[in-house]
Amino acid sequence: MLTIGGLAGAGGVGVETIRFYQRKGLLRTPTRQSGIRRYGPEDLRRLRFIRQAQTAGFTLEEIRELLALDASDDRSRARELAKSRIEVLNAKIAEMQTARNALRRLASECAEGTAGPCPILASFDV
Amino acid sequence: MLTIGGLAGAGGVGVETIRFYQRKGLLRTPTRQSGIRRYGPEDLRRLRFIRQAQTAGFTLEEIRELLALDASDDRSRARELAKSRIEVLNAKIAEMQTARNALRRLASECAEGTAGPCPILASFDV
DNA sequence: CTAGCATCCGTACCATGGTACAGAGTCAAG
DNA sequence: CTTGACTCTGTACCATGGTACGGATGCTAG
Repeated sequence: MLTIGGLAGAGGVGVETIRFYQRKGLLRTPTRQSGIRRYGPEDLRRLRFIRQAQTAGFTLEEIRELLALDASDDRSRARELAKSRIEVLNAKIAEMQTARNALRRLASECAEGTAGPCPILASFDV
Repeated sequence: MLTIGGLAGAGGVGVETIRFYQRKGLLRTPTRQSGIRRYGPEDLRRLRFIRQAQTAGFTLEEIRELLALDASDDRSRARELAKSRIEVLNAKIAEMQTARNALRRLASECAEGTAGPCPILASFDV
């Protein structure tokens, strides 16, 4: 049985992060044994689940639902969540690629010509 | 000469956004003519500059520097800023592509097999 | 000249994902 | 049995990019 500090250490997060996840309903808040709360392997599993899902780009709100699905094993809903997340990621990737390509073009134009105003700055001058 | 409401309307933002940009030092706060501040074409040009630069993914902090460069026409610094922004965008794009590809694989695995736990959820179960 | 907007100014609030801290209680080692 | 580290609780604060609101003042049309 772990204390909150042990759980945080095992999960690679800070103590305050555990408390934050508890406030958000992502982790349970165990009842106290004489003043100090104790955490078990299931809590650590959930904590690691959260960190893994975060690296896949899920928000904490989505992760909260994923954790519920994990308990109910609702595969079709899990696929739905994954698909909508993929759509969001696709849109963001496309947006960032557009911005990057525009900047690349402007940077090379700026490097080439020396006459007139800087094209990077000029491009913002509507 | 525009009032703050006119400037906001011409720039396609809310009045509060103008005041926010003033607080951040992105727009000047003109002196008052008898109680009410008046804005000219240069203010509108700066406001539009900000909105354009935002669509290229610059933060307001970076835009503040870009506006200063715009005044001094420092091309090499502008190129530097553009390059560092491109690097950041590249890193974020790569990260999101990794997340998306992992999710895609998991979603298709989940759709195929019906036995055992959902691979999407299982993937988070370290 | 007065009603009814707009503006001014300071401040508080929103989401997101945490981080920090004060003051009190608890626990284990020396 | 005291010291020091850790925990508990509530609340405030951080960045980012705004949004909202209250009370005072200004401006303009009827």
